[in-house]
Amino acid sequence: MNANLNKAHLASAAILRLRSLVPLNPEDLAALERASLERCEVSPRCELQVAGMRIKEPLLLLSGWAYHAQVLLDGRRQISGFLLPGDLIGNCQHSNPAAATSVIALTPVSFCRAPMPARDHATSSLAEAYALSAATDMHHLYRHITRLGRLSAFERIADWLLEIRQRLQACGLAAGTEFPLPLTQEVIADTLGLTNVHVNRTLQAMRRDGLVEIRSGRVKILDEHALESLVQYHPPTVTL
Amino acid sequence: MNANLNKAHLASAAILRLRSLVPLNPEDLAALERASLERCEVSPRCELQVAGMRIKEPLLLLSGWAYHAQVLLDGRRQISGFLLPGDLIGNCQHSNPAAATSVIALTPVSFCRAPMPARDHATSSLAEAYALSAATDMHHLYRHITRLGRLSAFERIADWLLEIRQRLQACGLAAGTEFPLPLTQEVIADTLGLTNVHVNRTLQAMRRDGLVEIRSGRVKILDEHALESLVQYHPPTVTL
DNA sequence: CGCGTTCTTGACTGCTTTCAAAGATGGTGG
DNA sequence: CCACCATCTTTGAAAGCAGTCAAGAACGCG
Repeated sequence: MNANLNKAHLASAAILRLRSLVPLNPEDLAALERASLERCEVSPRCELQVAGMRIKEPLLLLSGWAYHAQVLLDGRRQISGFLLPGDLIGNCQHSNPAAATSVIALTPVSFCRAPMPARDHATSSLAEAYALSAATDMHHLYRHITRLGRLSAFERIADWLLEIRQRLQACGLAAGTEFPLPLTQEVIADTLGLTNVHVNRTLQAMRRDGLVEIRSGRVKILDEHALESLVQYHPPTVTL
Repeated sequence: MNANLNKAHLASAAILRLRSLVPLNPEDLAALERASLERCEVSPRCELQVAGMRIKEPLLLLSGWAYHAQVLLDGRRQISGFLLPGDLIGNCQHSNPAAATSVIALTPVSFCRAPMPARDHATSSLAEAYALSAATDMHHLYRHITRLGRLSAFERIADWLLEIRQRLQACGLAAGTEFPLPLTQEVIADTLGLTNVHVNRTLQAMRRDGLVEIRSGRVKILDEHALESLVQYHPPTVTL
């Protein structure tokens, strides 16, 4: 009993994040709690999803960080996004296509099977949450493409830090302007299409400019406004 | 009647592409033919979807090229992908989230409403096709991220040309090694995170090397093998 | 305390951008 | 049919951002 309560507590970040997408009705909340009791715990470097393999069933990340990665023959690696508590792994509209990327645990990770929404989609808040999660994943992918294609190293890091912070806030893991960032500079480099050396130098520049504090896995945003002003998306212009 | 036959013919590329994803049963084929009769024709630069606006219903591209774009405040533009006949616009698992990108016609484009799959998803080949279309869209996005983050200009263009060619083949618009490419070098640049000047120089290098022929909107792949060998994704290594 | 990983620094190289201007191309109207 | 214009492509020279290579410092863990 005590163990179960503890486990439920560990799932709270994931549930918090899903609830930030859409209010969940009591049945769906209960289904989530139930599913989270049958969790898997894995260590860093464990491959939760293998690129090219068929996706069996969607998983729900309960705690820890993971990332999407593609690796080229010569060893170059691209990390295309991170998975945080409440994110879904292999959340495709059933069918079972081959996974485009590998999903790899970055920290100790716990996950469970994502509970299936009720047959009647209309009344399932869970189906809605999954759909919205997929939609926000798409937003992040598009934003990442713009980041890689059109932003300077400085801008990339700034924009990316803000995205990570916003996502951590959604699952209650960011306290104000401060949040954990359990990544090496090499991982950041492989995410942002840079080298670890250049990430290091750019981070130093950001520190010098008084924009952020970064040390040993923690980040503190000092000048939020300056960071945001570095990258702003154009308000859509109706042309039709 | 003749007009309808002609219209049906124009939809063939889109239908061909959808059938390449999954065999379509007769009812779904009929639904597609029917939907394609009520088409819209728009000119280049027309905005089919506006970033930030809510998506109403999915559309099906019947003919022409369009692209996903994000524009920054200072005018920098990132094209995150192209839409070809048979591609869906706003193909999210219902709900109506805000569009992450604008979708803009590049050539004269015709599209129609994407017919809704039958309620009973299990027997609907259309639902399967849409799901697979969404999955391949995801693949393309991930591949594009890797392209932008980790490939050189030369490799980016090579890899991207091969992707475009493969997609055009799926809708019957590529004849062997040759296919249309109705894009300016500036559009290619905004797609691949380069400048138009550098795209121009890199294309010249590819011509010099005897890899491709590119002129006035047409491409001919001369040395397919060499292009493919430039970029190869790592076969997944099972680590679990 | 020792070792491996990660971070930091320096010097040098080079891919890509920038800026500018000269050709080529294609469509339009006279 | 050709002149004209806008758009697109091509070219050159110079500057800069980011990469590469290498080595030393700091950190964290057992």
